[in-house]
Amino acid sequence: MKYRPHMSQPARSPSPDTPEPATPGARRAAAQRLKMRRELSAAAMELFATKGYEATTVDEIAAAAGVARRTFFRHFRSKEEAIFPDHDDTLVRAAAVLDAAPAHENPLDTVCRGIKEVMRMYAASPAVSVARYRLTREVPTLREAEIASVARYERLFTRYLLGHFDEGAHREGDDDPLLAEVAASAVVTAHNHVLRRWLRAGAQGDVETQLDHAFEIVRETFGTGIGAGRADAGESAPAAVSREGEVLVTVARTDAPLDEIMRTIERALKQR
Amino acid sequence: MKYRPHMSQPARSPSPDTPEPATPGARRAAAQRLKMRRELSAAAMELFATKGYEATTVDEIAAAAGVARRTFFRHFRSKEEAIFPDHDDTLVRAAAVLDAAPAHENPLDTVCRGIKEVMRMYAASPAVSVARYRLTREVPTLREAEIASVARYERLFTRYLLGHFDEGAHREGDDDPLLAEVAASAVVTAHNHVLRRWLRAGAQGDVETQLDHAFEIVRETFGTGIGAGRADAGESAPAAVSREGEVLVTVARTDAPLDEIMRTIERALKQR
DNA sequence: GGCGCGGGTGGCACCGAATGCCACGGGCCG
DNA sequence: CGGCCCGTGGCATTCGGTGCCACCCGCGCC
Repeated sequence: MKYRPHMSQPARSPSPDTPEPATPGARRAAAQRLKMRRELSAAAMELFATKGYEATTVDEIAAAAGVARRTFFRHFRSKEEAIFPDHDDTLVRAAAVLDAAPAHENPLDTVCRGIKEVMRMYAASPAVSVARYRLTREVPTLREAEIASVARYERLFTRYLLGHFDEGAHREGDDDPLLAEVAASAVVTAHNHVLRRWLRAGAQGDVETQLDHAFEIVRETFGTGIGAGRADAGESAPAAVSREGEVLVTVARTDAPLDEIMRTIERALKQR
Repeated sequence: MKYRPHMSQPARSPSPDTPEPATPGARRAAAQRLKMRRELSAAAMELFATKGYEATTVDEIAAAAGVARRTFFRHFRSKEEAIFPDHDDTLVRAAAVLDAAPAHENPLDTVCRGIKEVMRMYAASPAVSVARYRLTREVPTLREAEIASVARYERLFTRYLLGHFDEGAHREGDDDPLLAEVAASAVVTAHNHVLRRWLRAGAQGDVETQLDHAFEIVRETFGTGIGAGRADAGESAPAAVSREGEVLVTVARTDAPLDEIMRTIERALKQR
């Protein structure tokens, strides 16, 4: 009855749909487009950092980049997106990582490698990431936008885990969907934790190593339906701690494949 | 330089700051306010369900509720908030649950009770929840808004867990912040999973029981003490194995010969 | 060369969400 | 009864976002 938005033109704001343009002349066009995105994003970050997010209008961003307001919205779906220009790209790259994963790999390891792709995107330009982090901490709108982005990764991983969980052995109670979701959220949460800590510290140090350590802890509490960890002898410790006179505690589902249980236990034991 | 939004009046759109108004005459005012919120929210839901979210203007919602457009924004910070009128309230109630938790209670159990408060809010009006669910599935804006709300609960729980994790025993490596975050996200994710499943099924059946079951699974993999007390690894035996329902619990001393531990476990597993 | 064609651009108009401001009106208290 | 508080209505304004049209530039084709 009213206007019925046609959503005609953009929706290609994200990464190029075809990873290989193949068209001879159209490649420069894509490069030009990317360059424009970078310039607009840089101008936006600059303005946001100096005079604040809300106080900065799209007009000013466009003017700073030397283009018209209308052009800005041809490259970004919204004002927020100028701060996260790479999330869409990274999402498809993460999906590609999952897609190209070797069949024998533990699905949990696969999604860990997937989110590491995200971490690499942040680590690729530490200065920008730190500035962006400062912004997202202050402006609620941006915080929610980032949360939404992270949720997209999480859903991707959840779907993947659900499709690669123990193809053969299905329980009747079937808590697999729950476990997939929880595992995906654990991996993503670990990533977020390490990332934020790294950003708060000014983006110094080796994030990837820290991330791997976090994954180690997550893996210790989750395995594919198996949780194995080291815990103190007498007391209730939140799984995965080591100390003298230590004891290995294993919690395993009896219906999980036997050899996988044994492998998990063996790995945990040999780790010291 | 521009307008510098004063953010003067609302920000009390959420629940009443004072749980006890105490003022004799001001109580009816709060009740009136609540009633208005309900009416506006109902009108909004009705319109959203019939003609869609984007196609519905705030003017129409206000008109349907018999008030002016300006009044709508006195009760809701935004158009989206009309769909989630109870989240702010529920957040403070969840915080109250954490606050009033007995000191001896397992923090993980406490946050489980906290999020159960959220579940109860959904369960209180199943029909509305289902309609809202349908909307959030379709409209990206609303989906992101809901994700943001959920993130607020998660942060609340993370902070709580961080403050109540094993006050005494702190490891030097100190992965507690990570574990707190992961645990909180696990609890919230479990809640989301059960909730969505329940809503997809048309809000039939006992959600709370399903939620408890999901908590059970989360507790099994997370622990805060993985049933280490039940089976003891004394000097005589290299490993003690006990099976509880679907789960195998093993406690083994790491200084015992590896193959002997493995043999003990294998024997116990095959004994099925 | 002229010509059409496709894609990026500028500019304009417009809708609608959101906020500030002021004036009205109805309860409540002194 | 006259003040006060507060919710409300209505108006004006800013600004994000979109549709539409005209323009221009590079390319291939007749």
